[in-house]
Amino acid sequence: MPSKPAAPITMDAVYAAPGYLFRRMQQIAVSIFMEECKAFDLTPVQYAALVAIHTHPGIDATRLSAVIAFDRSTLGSVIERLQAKGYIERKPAPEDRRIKLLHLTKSGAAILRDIIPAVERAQARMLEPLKPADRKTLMGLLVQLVDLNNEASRVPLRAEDALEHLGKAG
Amino acid sequence: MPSKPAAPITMDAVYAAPGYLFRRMQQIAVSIFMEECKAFDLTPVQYAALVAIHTHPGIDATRLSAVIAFDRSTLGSVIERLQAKGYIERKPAPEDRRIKLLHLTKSGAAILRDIIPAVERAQARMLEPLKPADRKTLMGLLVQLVDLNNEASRVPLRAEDALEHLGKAG
DNA sequence: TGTTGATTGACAGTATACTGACGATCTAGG
DNA sequence: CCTAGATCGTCAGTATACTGTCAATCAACA
Repeated sequence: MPSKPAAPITMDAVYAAPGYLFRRMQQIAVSIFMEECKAFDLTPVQYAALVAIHTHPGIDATRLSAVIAFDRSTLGSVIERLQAKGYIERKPAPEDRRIKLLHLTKSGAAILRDIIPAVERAQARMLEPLKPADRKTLMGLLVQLVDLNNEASRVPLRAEDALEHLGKAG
Repeated sequence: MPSKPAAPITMDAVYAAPGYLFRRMQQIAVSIFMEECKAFDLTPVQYAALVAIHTHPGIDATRLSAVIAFDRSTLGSVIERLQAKGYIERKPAPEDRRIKLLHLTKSGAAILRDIIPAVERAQARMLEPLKPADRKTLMGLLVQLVDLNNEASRVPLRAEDALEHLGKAG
């Protein structure tokens, strides 16, 4: 079979490209999140970090980055901002002077509890234009795709491994 | 009906949230794009801008931002970098001294032609883990969702309107 | 014609993201 | 004990993104 002839260069090809659609959908998702949560002054990234610290109290920054699949470099400034807002604390670990353990403050636990309804509204709004059955289909396929492509990103998600340092049954 | 009891705060709720999945998939998509295209030193955004300038020669920056749904502020630096690499030219418009018209250089047209196979490989790799039928389903739903949520982002896509200034039939 | 209002490109400020590197520190092996 | 390698937080550099603002310019209307 001869090689395919080169397709003409059109914007429609861009609009239909997976990469373009993922970028666009991410922009929209962030925009909706910020709108629903503007009373709390928390970004999606900061929210995810708070949830992870709540779920894994005493986690260190490197393991946190694995749990939420954020870059270690990026996470540094996210943690700084959360600390500046008084939502988390960093304490040096006595048994390893390299790491700092992360904990929610009372203020952090409170805002996390209070923001949840707004976050749920935001998540619902992102999918609202689709029929309920289509929402399930889309989410199912996305979960699959993200999982199967996990290793393709710089910081693959390591949800389970990250717990080992806490001495829980691994 | 009484209000639903508050769900426990878990990472699984984050992992299943649309916003989280869109962010994750975007990270993965950019990573795959950069890997396939690293010989060309072009980002996904820069690639989309080149395609749009190729498709709409003589477009100005504001209209370009509408055609690819990028923020006007962000686009300024993207254009600067493309110009610094010698891929585009900016010429002042004689009939409106506010705007600068964008054109591909020969070098820009050449790299656009050459990079396309790599871009297509990247787009294919993003969906590769899914079965062919599921790829179509996912893309179909995403196209719908992005279109129906178009107004939710700061810079809604205006593919058609943006052509009017060129004197083509609107 | 003269002023109001809109548009354009640009800028400052903030927040993700990634690459690559660094010193401090810990761990393992000899 | 002591060094080689790994890991931790951090930093510099680059690139998207968004908010808000500004001067220059244009368009439309009184």
